[in-house]
Amino acid sequence: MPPASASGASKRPRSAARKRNAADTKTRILDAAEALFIEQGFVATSLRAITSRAGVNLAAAHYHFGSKEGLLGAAFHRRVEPLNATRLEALDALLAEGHPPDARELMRAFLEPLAGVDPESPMPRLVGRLFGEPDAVARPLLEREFSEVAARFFAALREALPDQSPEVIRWRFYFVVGAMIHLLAFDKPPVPLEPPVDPADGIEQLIDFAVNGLDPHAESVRDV
Amino acid sequence: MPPASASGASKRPRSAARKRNAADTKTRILDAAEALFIEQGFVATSLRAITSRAGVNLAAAHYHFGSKEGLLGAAFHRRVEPLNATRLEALDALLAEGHPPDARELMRAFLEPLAGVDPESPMPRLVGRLFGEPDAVARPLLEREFSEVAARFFAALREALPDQSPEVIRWRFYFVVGAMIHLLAFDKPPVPLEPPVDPADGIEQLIDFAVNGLDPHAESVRDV
DNA sequence: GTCTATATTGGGATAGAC
DNA sequence: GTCTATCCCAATATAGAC
Repeated sequence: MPPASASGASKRPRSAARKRNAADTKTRILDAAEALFIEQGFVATSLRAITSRAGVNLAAAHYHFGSKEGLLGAAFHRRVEPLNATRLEALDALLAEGHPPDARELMRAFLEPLAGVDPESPMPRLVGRLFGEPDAVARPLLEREFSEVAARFFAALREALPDQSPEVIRWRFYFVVGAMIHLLAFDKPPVPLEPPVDPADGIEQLIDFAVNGLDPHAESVRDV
Repeated sequence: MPPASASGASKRPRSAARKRNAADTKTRILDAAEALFIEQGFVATSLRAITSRAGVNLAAAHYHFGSKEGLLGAAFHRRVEPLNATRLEALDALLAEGHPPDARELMRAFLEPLAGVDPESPMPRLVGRLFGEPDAVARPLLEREFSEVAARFFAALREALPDQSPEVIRWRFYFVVGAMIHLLAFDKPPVPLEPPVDPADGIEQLIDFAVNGLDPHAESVRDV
């Protein structure tokens, strides 16, 4: 049984120029898997549906990723790594300014990377989706991909809000994450409200809400 | 094919005292389904696992509920109906006072019923779980069970917060729901934080957070 | 590295005896 | 209303030719 989990080391034979329309098989599988995971969730999506959508053979998925879970891990990591990098970059920039960070700036560093440049980017919804999966599937992945970033932002929030108890900050950061997931998980929110009109506006609205919730006495900047 | 969707009209033959240990078959199936849906989610749970846990025959599930989806609908409705009733009762009581409702009281009416009397109640987590299911499964159910209550609370919030635009209220109520779901969905939150210590405290914390987020200029009552 | 073919398991649903 | 037995299908995964 060949590679099955070599993520970075691409080994396609440049020599013979093994053609494939544009993307190679591995990428085509990742793209299809990502789209279907977003639409239907992980458990509800079959490998057959993925490979058929990718226009590749069923066995190719196993060859490249070893298992369905391996494929999920690879698809997820591909999107989350740049997200984490952007978040930490923004956080480090804030901390480098010397003075204690501002809660609004922290929330912006945490949430704004989700808006991204490309409104068509599937990354946010992929992230949101995973939180709904059965714990056995989601928990190890979420732990692996997010725990470090979460811990660093939590620590920075404690500096930014010295008058709040750590417990309260913990709860409220937790709620911010919940609101974020809810925003990301659905194209059209299922309930209990009709979709707020402009989805691109969601992140900005969430930043406001988060800051108000975390630090109720700060002056509101963007309130209408 | 017999009933399959008669929810209320119980038709067990009282005549011959058809014994079953304590609960009748239908209830046993509902209990088992509920527990497994909470633990694993809907798609990941098989009818066989449900009936085996309930100690009843596989065919009994089909006899009583018609299909796996029918069973989910019944299990969900059994818990949501009392929740909705409690919420609307509290809302009506507030509105009956004559003056415009207060945002904190509204959030309390909306969220406090989730705390319930019984800390072991599976209802909150069942509600939280359903939001993570594939849209095809969850959306019709959520729509059916929650749209009316959501609309009524949204209308009341508009009265309570006349200085906020309806769009902002819509977004923020949406975020409150997201934070609520996140709180309900997990026994132990998966990420990105360790579980805040006392889960019974979660609803109270969420009420504070919600009110601050919705109405940043109101005086904070319970802030530590 | 990609394919065909297949092994193997488990799913939802139903027929029909009791 | 409850059971046994079974149908039928789809799933993950693998073996082995090319």
